[in-house]
Amino acid sequence: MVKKRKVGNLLALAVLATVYTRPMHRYEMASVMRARGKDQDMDIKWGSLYTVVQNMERHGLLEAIGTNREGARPERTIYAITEAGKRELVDWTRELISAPRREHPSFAAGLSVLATLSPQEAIALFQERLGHLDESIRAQRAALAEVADDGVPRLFLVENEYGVAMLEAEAAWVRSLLDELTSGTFPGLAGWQAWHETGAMPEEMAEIAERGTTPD
Amino acid sequence: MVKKRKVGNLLALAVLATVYTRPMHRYEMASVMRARGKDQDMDIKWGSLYTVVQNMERHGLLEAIGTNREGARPERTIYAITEAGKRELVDWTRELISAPRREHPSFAAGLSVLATLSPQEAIALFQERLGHLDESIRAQRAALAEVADDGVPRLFLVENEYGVAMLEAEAAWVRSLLDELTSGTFPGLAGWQAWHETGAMPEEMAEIAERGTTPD
DNA sequence: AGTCGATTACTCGTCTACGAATATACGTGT
DNA sequence: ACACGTATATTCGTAGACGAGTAATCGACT
Repeated sequence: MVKKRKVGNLLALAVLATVYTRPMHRYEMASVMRARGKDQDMDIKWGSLYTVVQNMERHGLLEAIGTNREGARPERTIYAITEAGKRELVDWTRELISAPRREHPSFAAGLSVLATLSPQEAIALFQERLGHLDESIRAQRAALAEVADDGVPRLFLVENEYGVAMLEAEAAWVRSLLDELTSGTFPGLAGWQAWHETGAMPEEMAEIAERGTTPD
Repeated sequence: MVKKRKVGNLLALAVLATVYTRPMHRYEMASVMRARGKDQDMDIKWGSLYTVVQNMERHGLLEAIGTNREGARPERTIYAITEAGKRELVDWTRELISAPRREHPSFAAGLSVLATLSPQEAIALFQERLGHLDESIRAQRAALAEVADDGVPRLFLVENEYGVAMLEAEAAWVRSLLDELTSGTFPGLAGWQAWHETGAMPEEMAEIAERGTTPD
């Protein structure tokens, strides 16, 4: 299904895109990515960059086109993208855009064990999350507006727009769940509550807990 | 900031939640998780489960409370959750719910190199994605309705509801981007187009490409 | 002219995740 | 009673991710 990439780390994708414009050495790649705010989109792991570039060379996506020694600095290998590398970049992009991958955000993992907490505590924590989300949205919107003002075309900002849209959607979802919890309209709330007060799981749940929750 | 967990793999969280109800051996944990559809939420990596449980024992979150030999089967170690394990479960859940973690979905990575493709191709691929998304939404909604019918309380389904909500939000976002692209109202579309036909990057972009796109 | 801290640039070793292989038992049709 | 597929249960090797460490240069201030 999902063709296995020779180099699977998404950092490699960023490298391909970066080296596409002109050959450069490894540290420069990192600098350029950082300058572009790529480090925000995907935080660059230093250790990984060097391993990844090495693997990319091994698989023929990059080639060393010589070294550049400057002053007494250690010599730096300059890498260029190969034809295979260009093909990989395009092909990989196609795959990422066309096929949604089942990813597992940590929030979902947290929700799946929500019953661990009391309803009161859950409410408080959701409120806290909402605060963080709103702040993030504000900050990212502002940053987006600023660079757009600087004349950066939308084409290079779609991923940020996507990020904001997802944050907004999450905030909206949390808000609506909170409404149900605080107004008491969330079904089974009383049972959940009682369970945490008395330690007795309501029988409608006990039975469920023993079999499985989501079949299929 | 984000306290480093002794065992960071989210699979460990699922294990804690599973062993919480009663002690069991490793293969059983996997079976129970699978029965609960946890394998959908977070696909279980066989190799990981054994390493993770071992690490959890090493860090005192689980303890071996004996072995159970049945027939000629290899002997199986039974693990129980410890007090520290219970504390970890609650504390970890708190963290996951209260603090949004910057995660980096692969779609965002794809979007960040969208310019690699021609606008026509991008449109086609977005349409393909939309098809997959709509199908996923349909399927998950159906599965959700079915288990809800079976009497599984909402409390145990919030993470699925969240998943559907996020899929819907993504679909909506893609749809609106597609509208702009197909109707031609997406700013800079002509330049993007020309660039891919002639190979000449419009100067408003060339300059940008050399500096960085997203400062902040 | 010496020191301090920041930046540049890279290496190394550890730890983890996970695929794939393995091996035995069980059930079921012939 | 045996052959074969499926479920049970686990081990192991390896590739990859990443933190932390190293070392040189540069600029600024003293």
